[in-house]
Amino acid sequence: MTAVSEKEFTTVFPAFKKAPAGTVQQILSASSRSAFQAYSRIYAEGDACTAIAFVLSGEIRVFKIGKTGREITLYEIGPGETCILNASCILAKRSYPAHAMTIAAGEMLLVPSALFRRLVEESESMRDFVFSLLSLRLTQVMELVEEIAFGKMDERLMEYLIERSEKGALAATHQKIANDLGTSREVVSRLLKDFERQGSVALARNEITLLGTE
Amino acid sequence: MTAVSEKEFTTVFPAFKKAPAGTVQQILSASSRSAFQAYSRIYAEGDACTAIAFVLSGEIRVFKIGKTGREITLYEIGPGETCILNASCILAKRSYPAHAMTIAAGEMLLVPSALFRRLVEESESMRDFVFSLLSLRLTQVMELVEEIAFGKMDERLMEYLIERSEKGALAATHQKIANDLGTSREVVSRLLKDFERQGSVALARNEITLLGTE
DNA sequence: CCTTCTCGGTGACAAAGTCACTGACAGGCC
DNA sequence: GGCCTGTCAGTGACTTTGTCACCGAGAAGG
Repeated sequence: MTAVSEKEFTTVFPAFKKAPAGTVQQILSASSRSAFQAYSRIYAEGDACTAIAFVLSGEIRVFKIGKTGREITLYEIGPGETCILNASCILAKRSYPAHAMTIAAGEMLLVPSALFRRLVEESESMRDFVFSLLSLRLTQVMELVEEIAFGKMDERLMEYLIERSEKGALAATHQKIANDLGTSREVVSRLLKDFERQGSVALARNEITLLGTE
Repeated sequence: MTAVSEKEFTTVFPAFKKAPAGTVQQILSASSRSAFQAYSRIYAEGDACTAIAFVLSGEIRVFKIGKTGREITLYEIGPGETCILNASCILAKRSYPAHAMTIAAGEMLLVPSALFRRLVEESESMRDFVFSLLSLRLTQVMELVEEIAFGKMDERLMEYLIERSEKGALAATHQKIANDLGTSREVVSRLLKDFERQGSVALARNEITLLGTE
């Protein structure tokens, strides 16, 4: 496992390009690079936070689980972002208020809490970075509230399909889609079947194809 | 309109008790005290932010409105808190992502954006205050997502009644309750009527009385 | 006493979530 | 090949929640 170079770091986290050289060096020398597989658990609700993760590659999904076992995705963390909830619970001394799992393999840089706290105090780049990400998440989660509270499931599903599809196709089980949208598999299956009957999608096991609106 | 004294400020915002004297003085001398009535509009979705409000007394409700006119309360801001979304849009240069209105008359201290930005850089007290509030809101809104996505309306309503009631009674129209919970008046009316039939509440115009579970 | 407005109640229907069960199919194994 | 097993998807029946349309009770003001 090679160390992370300054160049690599600032490429993924451009907010630190303008930071004094010492700042990035401090981060890199005190932190460890860590690889993760897809579909592994990162945090469960209530966990304490001892380090903060800066994602270099891969993807992490932050979600809630209800008593009935249903899930809903709050947001996803990609390269160039941190698990800001980590930051939040480090700085405000709370425990982790959700679950997090990886959905695509990758690597992250684990920055110890103590160093992170100090950098937020000393480095303007770090402060700006953390504030704007925290603020982005708050806005995103507020928009999610709006969608769940007022949106209709068929519209939310269609938007989801369009966003997630590549070249008009999407490989996913109905259960995974339901977990992202916060509904049940049956509802997703029924709505997709309706879409199919209307001729807007084609369905196969583990695969949904969008048929441009004709 | 008298100026806000240092003592008054640190009583309402204890986080600044440990701050160097200059910090609080800077805030007070550059800011203006402003009174507000109950039920007046503060921000609409998309507004730009030019100052940040530190609430001295009264209460502000932050909410979203759906296309159908339904509303849902995201959280409420009381004395000793700021409209952190202000902070968020000042620091991250976004526009305001929700609506805000007052629900109880009171006063606030309007701190100009430029000063606020500078204080976040220079003052540890201010930074801690803002971080912990931002983090609190994110956690609250995430819990709201969980409730809406997985909770049942009757349970949410009963919790709401218990939380908001004073001495077992609550003065509110069904419409207001619906606006807080993100549902429609009819649903609230129906569920309250069910509660009444079960003997757990008594209903009158503009008044709901809880009848301890006997 | 009458008008007007707000508040709440209700029935009928639509949308979404739950439960229980079925069938279809892929992959491994004999 | 045929068989077994586990995952995935489809469906009917029912409950809960949201929507629409409409009514009636009661407060407030002339």
